[in-house]
Amino acid sequence: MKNEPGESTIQAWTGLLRAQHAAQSQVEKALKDAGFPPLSWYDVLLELERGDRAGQRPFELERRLLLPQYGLSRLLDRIETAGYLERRPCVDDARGQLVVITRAGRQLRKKIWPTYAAALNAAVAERLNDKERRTLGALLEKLAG
Amino acid sequence: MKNEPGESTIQAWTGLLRAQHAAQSQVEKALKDAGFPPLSWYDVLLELERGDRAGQRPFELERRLLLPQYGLSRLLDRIETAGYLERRPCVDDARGQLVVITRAGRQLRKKIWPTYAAALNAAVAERLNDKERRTLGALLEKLAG
DNA sequence: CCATTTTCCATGCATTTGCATGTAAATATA
DNA sequence: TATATTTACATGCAAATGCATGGAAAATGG
Repeated sequence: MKNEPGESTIQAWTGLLRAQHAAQSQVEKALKDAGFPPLSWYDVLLELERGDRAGQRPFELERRLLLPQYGLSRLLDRIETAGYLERRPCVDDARGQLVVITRAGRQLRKKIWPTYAAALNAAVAERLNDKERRTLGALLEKLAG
Repeated sequence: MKNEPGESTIQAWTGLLRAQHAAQSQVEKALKDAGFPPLSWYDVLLELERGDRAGQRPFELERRLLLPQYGLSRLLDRIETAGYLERRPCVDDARGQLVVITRAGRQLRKKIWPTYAAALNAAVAERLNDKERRTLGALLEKLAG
């Protein structure tokens, strides 16, 4: 059971950490500089707009957004306090709740998007061509699997 | 200046976030389950072993490890308190200090490696073949650049 | 030299995260 | 149907992080 990781493994691993750090911090900085909340808020709001039905359950969001249960609970607290979502009692399941985006929430998400989009282009699209991006996306998806 | 990010950009971006999250949390979990400190401790210790015997300056570590200044300062506090490094006054520059790994620090790093290595293999090498890993590494490096 | 600016590192304070646990409702089991 | 288990979510408390600032030494430049 020795099996030292090879050079290519190390290279992929360090590249992953470095690239993620570079890209994410660029995007977060762009948002902050524009006076917007962190990316996680955007993710939540977008996800809430997607489900588009009566709202979504926290445990669903938890899985989609890859957040720990307590992390999501408090993230929702903050976004709710800021007025961008509402928590409503859940009819079918009295333990649970339905999280619904508010009008202000939709507006905020919409307002953030141009900044986010520009940052994404700067961080990704300007560094890799389309073919490279597709290759990268496919490989990363295998990793994330 | 519209320029919506294309599908491939989004794919690469979300893949990056998801893959990094998956890989890193696997590795961190492996370390924690084995009773070891977080990955950042390993990074610091390894970096300290790399440099010449005299030790390294915090501002150098800061750049290599991609940590904010205050983050590193406190990380060093914790590792020092645990006995794995020492901070010595710096002769050439009285503002600064030399961070030196201790004997216990070297031992710890060595002890961690097998766990880290195995986790790395599980997270990366078992999911991508060598060619894929190299391609991925190269693309990520362009992103991180 | 002296004054100003920059570099190096630490730290108080607020926010966020992690961990463990609590509560209540649903579900499974006997 | 009474009891045990699991699921959904919240929260107290400790640790880590982010932000702003502080102090002290070096570098800059009159």
